[in-house]
Amino acid sequence: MTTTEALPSFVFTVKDVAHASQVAPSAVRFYEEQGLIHARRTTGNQRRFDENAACRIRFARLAQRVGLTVREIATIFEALPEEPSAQDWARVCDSLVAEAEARVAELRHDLDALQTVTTRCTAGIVR
Amino acid sequence: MTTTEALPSFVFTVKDVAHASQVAPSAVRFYEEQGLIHARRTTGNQRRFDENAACRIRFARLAQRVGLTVREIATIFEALPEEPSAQDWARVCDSLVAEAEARVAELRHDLDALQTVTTRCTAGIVR
DNA sequence: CTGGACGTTCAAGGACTGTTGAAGTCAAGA
DNA sequence: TCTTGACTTCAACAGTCCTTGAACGTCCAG
Repeated sequence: MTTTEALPSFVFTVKDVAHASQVAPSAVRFYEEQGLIHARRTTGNQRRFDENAACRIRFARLAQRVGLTVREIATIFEALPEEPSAQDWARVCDSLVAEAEARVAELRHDLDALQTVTTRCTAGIVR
Repeated sequence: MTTTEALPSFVFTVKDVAHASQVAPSAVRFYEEQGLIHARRTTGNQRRFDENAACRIRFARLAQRVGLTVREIATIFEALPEEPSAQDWARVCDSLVAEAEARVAELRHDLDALQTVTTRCTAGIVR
């Protein structure tokens, strides 16, 4: 049987995470600085991440593509416990999709308004 | 009958457009610089916009909210004729919504991948 | 214990999206 | 005519999101 042992957890270097999440090492440091991911330090002051770091970064890059800022994403992550379960992640993902869909819905609504308020979008500049 | 007269068209100042599109005058100038909107000049070298300018800006701000850059938006506008009809605008709006939805779909897909590739998003850092 | 790969911090720079301020131009009314 | 307000350009700055480089410390395999 594979015993559910306590993982060493914080074992990944900046480079590991960079590689796993497809970003530059500089970006990994930047994201830590911004509070998007968290690291512990070795006695020699080097960063060590757990596997969630890469996951967060991948997630973050996706979120950025639909218009969220790093800070907004960091806020979303605050809802995650230290060792998130699959369900925790699922919830976060759902909320991101929901947010993205809300934005699209708003977009659609506003575009409609833009077209119907005044025909042919002659936006009625009042001078 | 209301005769379909040729509009003077380029009669709105930076301030008019700024007010109509809810952005700062500096932003209007910036958008012109970026090719998002076009102006003619008076003999005194002042910008004069037509009613499409405000419309484009409103549209652009919406597009930005779902992750498009000014340049991407400018590219979208290149598909518009000088005097776009309601249908021209409708097409552009549709393509924007389509683009936004595509991004959300991609987001959803990638998030799914993120969760299923490896359970609980333990992103399988390979070291 | 040493060499080389990898890590650290800090400062600077760069693309993007604007804003602000200085200095000058133009049009129109008192 | 002179003043006032709105316009012009240009340069500098700001916030976000990083990248690059210098100078220096750490880790580990041989």
